[in-house]
Amino acid sequence: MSKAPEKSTETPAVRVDSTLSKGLSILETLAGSPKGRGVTELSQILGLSKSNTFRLLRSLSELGYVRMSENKAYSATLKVWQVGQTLMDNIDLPALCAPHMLKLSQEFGEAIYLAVPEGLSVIYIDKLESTQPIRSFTPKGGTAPIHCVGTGKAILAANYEQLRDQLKGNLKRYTDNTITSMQRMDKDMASARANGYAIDTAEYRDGIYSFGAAILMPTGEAIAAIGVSVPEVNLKGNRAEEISLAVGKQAAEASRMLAS
Amino acid sequence: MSKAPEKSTETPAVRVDSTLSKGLSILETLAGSPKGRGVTELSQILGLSKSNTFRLLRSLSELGYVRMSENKAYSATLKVWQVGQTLMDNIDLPALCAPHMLKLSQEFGEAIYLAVPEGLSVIYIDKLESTQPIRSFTPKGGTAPIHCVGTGKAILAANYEQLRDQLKGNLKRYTDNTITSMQRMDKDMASARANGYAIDTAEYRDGIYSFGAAILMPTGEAIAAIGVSVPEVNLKGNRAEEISLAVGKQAAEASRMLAS
DNA sequence: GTTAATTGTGCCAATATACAGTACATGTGT
DNA sequence: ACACATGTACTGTATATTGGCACAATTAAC
Repeated sequence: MSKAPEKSTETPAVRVDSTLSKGLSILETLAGSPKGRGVTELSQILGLSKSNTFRLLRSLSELGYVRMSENKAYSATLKVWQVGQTLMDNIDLPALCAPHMLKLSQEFGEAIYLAVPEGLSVIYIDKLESTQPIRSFTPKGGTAPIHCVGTGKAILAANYEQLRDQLKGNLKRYTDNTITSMQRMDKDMASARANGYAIDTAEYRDGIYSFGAAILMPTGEAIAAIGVSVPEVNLKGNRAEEISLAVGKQAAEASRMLAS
Repeated sequence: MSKAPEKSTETPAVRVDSTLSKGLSILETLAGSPKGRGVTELSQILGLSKSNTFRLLRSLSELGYVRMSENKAYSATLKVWQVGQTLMDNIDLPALCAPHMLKLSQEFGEAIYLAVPEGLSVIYIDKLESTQPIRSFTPKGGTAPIHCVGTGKAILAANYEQLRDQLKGNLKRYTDNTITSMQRMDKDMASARANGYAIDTAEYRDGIYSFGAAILMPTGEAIAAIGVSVPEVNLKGNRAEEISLAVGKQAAEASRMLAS
């Protein structure tokens, strides 16, 4: 029983440093164990020898990833979380989305935005100018209310559970089309979620439509949105639908990039 | 300053599995590198041989922690983040805080609460009953507005930047003492932050004072708060101050436990 | 356009490293 | 009091990891 009973049938099986692999497994397991786990317990779960497990745990402790509580139970420290956090903080959203935004820009020639949520607003962190003579003018760094622009609504739809409560009573009207009732908003968000994109029918600025789709974490949480802003006069035929679908597709691809 | 090239003179130096250590270093470095890094670059940064670095990167890729972009640059995937996230989700706050809550309970005999933020409210996820004949009655699972109870105010103070905007116009009055102006709230929060605890002077329920202090992540963000709820009649002499300091101390200790 | 310098990647032999097994000490439950 | 299970320490051996070198493919220099 020196080797695995069933030898893997096909894979040329890239050699994976076993210590690293085992150590990470331990970390993963521990991350999912609120009460911590003992050496023996862990060794059984992972199918490792007790001494091996112990050694790995000691190394991880030394490196600060694992701690031993009074009760001799090992549990993961917040260091993994911190690393994950700096990873999140260092995600270069503009770089990640640039190719997808560019594609949209080339396809439609309209202004393309990249927005992140901030409370009940969105902040535009990147923008490609419209090539059309008629321009909309929200500058990079500008903000907009989350409930009435394409990017905002896309984010709102994805994180609706979390945001709905705060939204109540804050549906400020900007144009005749602004959605100001929670009932209508609920329906709008439901369809946005179903479609994978959100539409602002001149709900923020008169005559300006916008289409947005969210960049989603693996958990489903939206961390940003891509949007296309279009003067109403430029929307002939089924242009609106074309743009909506294209935005949805590009955002989905960007999300896939994120998750890898 | 990671490890001295010359053999370390004093430390008995617990043997640390080097592969694991190196692999985690790579992960940490990559997490802080938005654009990704090349093999050679990484090997220089970490002082490893190129082949070693390459092998580790390949292993990490195989394990799903690292990806190689088209441009031959390796970057970390969101897997670390996911692990960190499940870690966060699995933190057993009641267990973590139990000893500290118990200490407070024994010391003062009043009702002790453990609360987590939820939008502009707090939810009480754990509670130790008062031993006094006079009881306050918020049950476990109950909620309270964040701006007028001890636990809530403690959390609010810590996360003020993030929450202040949403708070505007939502400072609902519950008692004569409820703080309803943002100016007063700003000052109150500033002093709460300075003190390390927050005081509710019967701002939610008439005759009920409460004292709260936040459980903080290493980043300074509050994820919960411990609180003591006390009928005004039980506050003689400098009892209020005693309780405040004790709550602050216990919460700080719980935060230290969190961070390890 | 040719050279020169870097890059990522594959290979291999040497040895340092991580491994299993065993032993012991402490603690837990019966 | 016992037996049992747990965390920890030790040690010799074999295996897995390592550094050095070589190669291919880009990229930079000229």
